[in-house]
Amino acid sequence: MVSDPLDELTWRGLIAHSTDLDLLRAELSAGPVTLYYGCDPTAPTLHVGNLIGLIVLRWFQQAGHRTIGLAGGATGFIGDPGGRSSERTLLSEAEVNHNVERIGAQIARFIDLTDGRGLLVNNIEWTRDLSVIDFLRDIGKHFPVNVMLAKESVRARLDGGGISYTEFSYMLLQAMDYLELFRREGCRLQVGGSDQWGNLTAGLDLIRRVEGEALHALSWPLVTSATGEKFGKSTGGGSLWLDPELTSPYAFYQYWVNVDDRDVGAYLRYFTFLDHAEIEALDAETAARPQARAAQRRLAQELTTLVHGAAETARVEAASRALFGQGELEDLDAATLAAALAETPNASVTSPLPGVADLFTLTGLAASKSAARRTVAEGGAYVNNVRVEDPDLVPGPERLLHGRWLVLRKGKRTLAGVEVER
RNA sequence: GGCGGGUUGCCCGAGUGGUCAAAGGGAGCGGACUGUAAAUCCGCCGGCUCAGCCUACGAUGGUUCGAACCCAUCACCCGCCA
Repeated sequence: MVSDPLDELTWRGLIAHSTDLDLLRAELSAGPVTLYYGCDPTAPTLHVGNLIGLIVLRWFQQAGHRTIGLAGGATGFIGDPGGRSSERTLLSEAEVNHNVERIGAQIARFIDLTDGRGLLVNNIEWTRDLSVIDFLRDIGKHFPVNVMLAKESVRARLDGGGISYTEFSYMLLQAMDYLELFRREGCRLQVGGSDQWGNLTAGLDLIRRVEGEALHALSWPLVTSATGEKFGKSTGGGSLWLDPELTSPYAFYQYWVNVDDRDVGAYLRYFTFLDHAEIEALDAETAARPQARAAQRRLAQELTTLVHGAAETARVEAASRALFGQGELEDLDAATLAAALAETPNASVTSPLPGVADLFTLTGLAASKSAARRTVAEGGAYVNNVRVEDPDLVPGPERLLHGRWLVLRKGKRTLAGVEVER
C-alpha cells in the first residue's frame, strides 16, 4: 500500500504540471478520491504512449483511490488538435465503436474494476443526446474564445495548417467530460500527458464557473529518448501497440531490451512498479556493466509481464536467450528452438525450398523481394548465423536444424524462423 | 461566390518538356566498430522474371516523337476578398 501517491509520482519524475499539490495531498490523505484518465479510440488498440496513464491510475488505485478509465467514444469522433500539424481524418461510427470496445477491454486489464474500486466509462453516454442548443448555452457560454485561442494546441495550428471548428471544439468536450464525471461520480482529479494540460485546465475552468468547485489536474512529462527519436516507435518506425496481434510480445520485449542506456533509468521509473532500492541498484548496474543490459532486461520483463502476462513473458525471454545467447544454434534442442522461433516472425514452407530472397520476404524480414536482394548484397543476410552471398541460393537439406528449421537473420538483431513441412 | 497560391517517394522538400525512379534533409535499412547500446565512418533506401523492364510526381483527359514539368476539367488544402 502506497501512502502518498504524489510522493511516489514525484520520485518517479511523473509530475510535469499540477494544480495546488498541497491541497490535493490534503484531499488524498483525507480519504478516497475519484480520478480519471481518458484516451481516444483513434486506433483499435492502445499503444505505449497510453501506458503511463494506466500506470498512474494504478498508483492511485493502489493507494486506495477510485479510478475511472474513459474511452472517448465521443471525442474520438472529433479528434484532439493537440500535437498535430494538420486536421485529422474523421473516423466512421463503426470504427469508433469497434475501437472503444477493444480499448475498454485493454484498460480493464490495468485497473481493478471490482467492488466499485474502478470504473470504465464512455463519454458518448452524455454527449449523444445532447442538443446543439443545450451544448452552446450550457457549455459553450463558459468558454471565452480568446482563452481558447491562447491554448498551445490551438495556437500551433493557427500558425500552421489551420484548424476546423470541429477540432477547435475538442477542448469543450473534454472539459465537459470532467464536469460530467464530477457530477455523476464525484470525480475530483483528472490526469493526462503534458500535451493534455490545456484540455485539463479547460475542464477546471468550466467546473469552477459552473459548480464553483476548485478541482485538480495532474500531468506527466512527454516521454522522450536520448537520441531524440519519437518514443515508442518500434524498429521500422511503426508504433508499439499493446495488442499482441499488432505488436508481438517478442517484438515488444525486444523494444525494451534495446532501450538506450541513458533512457533506461527514467523508463524504469515511469513504466514499472519496482521499488526505489531496486531501481537505484539497476542504475548502478548500468553504470558499472552497461553491456550486461541488466536494467533493460528487467524493464522488458516487467513491462511485458504487465501487458502480456507472466507466461508469455517467460516464453519471449526464453526465445531471446536462445537466439541471442552465446551458444551455437546447432546446440539448441528441438523443443527450445521450436518454441523460440514460434515467438519470432516465421513462415512454413514445403520442399523444394524457395531461395533465400524469397524466404526473407515470406517471413517478413524483408518488405519485398527487392529489399531482400539488397540485404543480401549488403552482406546483412544470414541463414543459421552464416552470411549468405547469393540471393537465389536454396539452402540444402543438410542445413536444416533438427531436420526442419532454418533461422533467418537480417542484420544483427532481426530474426525469423522457417519451418520446412514434411 | 470571386481572386491568388498549392497537391512530388515513409515525412519535409527541390525540380517546371528529354540527361528524372526524380536534388537535399529527416526517418528507416545494411556494413565496419561495439554491448541486441550510443557516437562515428561507409553503403543502401519504388517494384519485378533485376545490367533489362514495369509502375510512380492529387485524379481524368489532351498537346507532343517525348510530360512530374504545357493545356483542360475535376477533387482536396491554404490565403485574401465577398
